[in-house]
Amino acid sequence: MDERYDFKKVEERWQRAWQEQKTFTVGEDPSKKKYYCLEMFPYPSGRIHMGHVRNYAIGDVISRYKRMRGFNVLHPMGWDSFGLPAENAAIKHGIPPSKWTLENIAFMRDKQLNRLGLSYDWDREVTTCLPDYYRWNQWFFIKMYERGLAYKKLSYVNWCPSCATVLANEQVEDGLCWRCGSVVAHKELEQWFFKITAYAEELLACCDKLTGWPERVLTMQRNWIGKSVGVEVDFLVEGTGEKLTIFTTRQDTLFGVTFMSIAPEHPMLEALIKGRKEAGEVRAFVQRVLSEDKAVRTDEKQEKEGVFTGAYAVNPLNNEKVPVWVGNFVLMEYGTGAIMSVPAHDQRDFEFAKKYGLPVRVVIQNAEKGLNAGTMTEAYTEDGIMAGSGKFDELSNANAKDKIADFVEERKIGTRTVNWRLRDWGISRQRYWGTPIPIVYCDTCGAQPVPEKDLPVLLPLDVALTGKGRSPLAESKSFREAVCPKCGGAARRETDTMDTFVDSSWYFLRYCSPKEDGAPFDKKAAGYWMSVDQYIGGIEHAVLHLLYARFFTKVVRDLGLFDGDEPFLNLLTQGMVIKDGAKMSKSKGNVVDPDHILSKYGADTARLFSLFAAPPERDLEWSDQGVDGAYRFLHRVWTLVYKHSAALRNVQPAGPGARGDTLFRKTHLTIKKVTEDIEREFHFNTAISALMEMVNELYDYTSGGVEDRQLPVLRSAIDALTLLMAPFAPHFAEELWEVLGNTSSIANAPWPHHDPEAIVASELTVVVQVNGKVRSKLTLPAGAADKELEAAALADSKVIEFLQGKQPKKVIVVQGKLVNVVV
RNA sequence: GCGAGAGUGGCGGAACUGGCAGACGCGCCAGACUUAGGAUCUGGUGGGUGACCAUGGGGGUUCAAGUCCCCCCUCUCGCACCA
Repeated sequence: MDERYDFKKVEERWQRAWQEQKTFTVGEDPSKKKYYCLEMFPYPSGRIHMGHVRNYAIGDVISRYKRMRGFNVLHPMGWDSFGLPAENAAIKHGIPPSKWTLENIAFMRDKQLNRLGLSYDWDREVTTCLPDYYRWNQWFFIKMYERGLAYKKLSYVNWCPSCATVLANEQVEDGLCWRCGSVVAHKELEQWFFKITAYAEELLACCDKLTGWPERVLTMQRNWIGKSVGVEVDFLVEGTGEKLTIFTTRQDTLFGVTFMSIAPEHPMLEALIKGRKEAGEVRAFVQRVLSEDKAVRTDEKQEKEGVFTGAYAVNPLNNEKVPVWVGNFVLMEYGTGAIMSVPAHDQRDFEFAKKYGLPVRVVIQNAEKGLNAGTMTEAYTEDGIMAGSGKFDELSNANAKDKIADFVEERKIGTRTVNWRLRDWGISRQRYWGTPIPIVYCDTCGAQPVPEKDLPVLLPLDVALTGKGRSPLAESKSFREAVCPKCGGAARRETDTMDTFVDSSWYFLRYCSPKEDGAPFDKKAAGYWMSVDQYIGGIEHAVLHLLYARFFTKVVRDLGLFDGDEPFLNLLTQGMVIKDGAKMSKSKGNVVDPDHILSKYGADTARLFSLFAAPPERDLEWSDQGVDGAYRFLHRVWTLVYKHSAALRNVQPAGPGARGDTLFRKTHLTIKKVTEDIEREFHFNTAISALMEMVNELYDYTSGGVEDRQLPVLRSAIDALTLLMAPFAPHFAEELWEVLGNTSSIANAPWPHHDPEAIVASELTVVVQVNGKVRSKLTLPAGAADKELEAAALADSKVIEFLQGKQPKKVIVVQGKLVNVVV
């Protein structure tokens, strides 16, 4: 035993002990309630950063707390280990991606994460770049292919020139690549897609059931899915007789259509302008718009431009002829690529009409404003009464929406339709370090899925990476050449790999039975552990990973492998770790290295500080001095416990007989407070401050020396303190727990319960106010009645002074707390 | 523009259903022990050196407002030509 707090010795000792004794290894135990606590697994970049430390510290406190509360806790960790950085390292330094990745994993696990004292069941480690994992990506792909949920199509896709690969819509932020920030180009390619849109309705509807998710994440998901309900209406093109179909959510304004606009890519465009004098001008316009970058074109500040095609179409509601324009703001990928334009009731159409001198017609009136098309300065987009709309006049426009939709359907000029902003998930990547897509192409039989028995399609490890040319796999002859599973003839393999977000879309299921080799996971094990009770990670995945994982879970359910609908019941999005008010970054030079903190202060201090400085959902301002404070606190506790450990060793903790003792009361108040702070919103910062208060009180209590009769109360206080600290500073608590004479790990010790009767105060401190201002304080015996409070307050000398002989108008008594005398 | 969240000491942050604003920590000041301390312990610490003013600003409700209501300002994040 060492009386000096040597964190290095303590932490190494307990890390070894947990490992040797397999303290955190778990299995399915139907007799216990399970708790699945999961932190988003990291990409093995080579080093952890403070954001990881914070994320894992939060998850570890929750896991350790739940374990002490008697739950069977699944707390796994793994590696999201396919991805571009490994390939870039290979190109730059000539290290094979697999070597680079596996070495990083070993380093991060053994030298970094293990030093943090995290209570993971390492027997369940999942590494997505290994064949025993990614073969199941391929298996899911084939299952989805069989069900029409994986398909290939030619389309415009997002192309990052710097990463030399296609990106999913979710991976483009403000027109820039989410990973490297390059401007994303538009490219027409044949690509594999997962049909996430087949689940759009359910993904949206289930948002309402995710009550344990932050509202803003749900809002972001709802926005991303973007459901809009409206109608498609056919306008007949004059002359050709072809139908130009538009989508609108504002069918109540159909009578106000004064022109139409179609996307520059619209397939009907050529037919519209053929042989017209406008054709040349239109083609020039289209060419100019299409040559623009997608980011530029969809920028909000982009000037709305258009050109008249020379063609007219007929509004089927009023048989009016309206000109058809091409607009640079009309998107081919949304709706039908053609819109009706109602300048009076749509701001964008209004501005466009003003610019090109097109007419404005009011069809929704506001009684007070008295709208006049000639004098309007902006579109009227609010509700009102229908006007100029034939038999729909005088209806409220909300009402007319339904009526017009009915009318359109009856006349067979259109149908009710739902449009989604959500697009199918493009998963092809022209990169090497990912899961090969299990498809071969045969000249006779076409695209053929690789039979299940031939899985996995192994990623060859001897591919030269140059960073130039085509996808690296396309350069590998041995990989490329294959045999058609159907006819046995020569065929070539698909050389694209899957988006790495596929890997992270089901890893939480794999943790349930990571060694299962006949299926992606064991159904029974998943039935026991799933869903994840608490998921913790950064907000940056609010749409990406979290949406894909929800989609995959629903697919897995429909494959009959899992009985739930949603993967994550509760989601905690932790804030960033910042320094000097900014996110830590190399360029700003404000990065704090976890290794340095661990060497100087130890894991328990690092954990304690990061949990104490801010509540988990908020940003955490890193403070070196704050770390000192956490370190000091541990020293204070250590010194205190050691000072009394010999005297306390054979003392039994106090029981109900000690009710009334101030320290006993503080002990139980602290148990209550810490427990509630963890249970309610995981507010560890206030839980730790309660522990600090208790330690301060312990110092007071023991400052004059401790008599023998005080030992039981002191013992119960120190026992409780150690237990309450265990989730936050686990090594530290283990060591003190042993010093106090315990022989089994504190990790499995039961969490203390507070004694409700022990926290009842023997005296009340009553605040006395005169006219709402605090003027005095009274100490009265507990349980004093309202009448007694009032009498005592009125008899108080300060109150009498303030009353100056006047009679109180009213006296308000808040039971056991406060008296307010109103004059 | 729309949506969400937030504005409290020198700083990070407390204050659960309206009831002592500033818990706890950092920093700072003073003292003790010390040859010495950037170690440790003890005390103090919103402003103004009286009864007053203070939770972004302005109104309101109430005996009582950081907390509830109305108006406004600022910041952060997300979405944003979606028809």
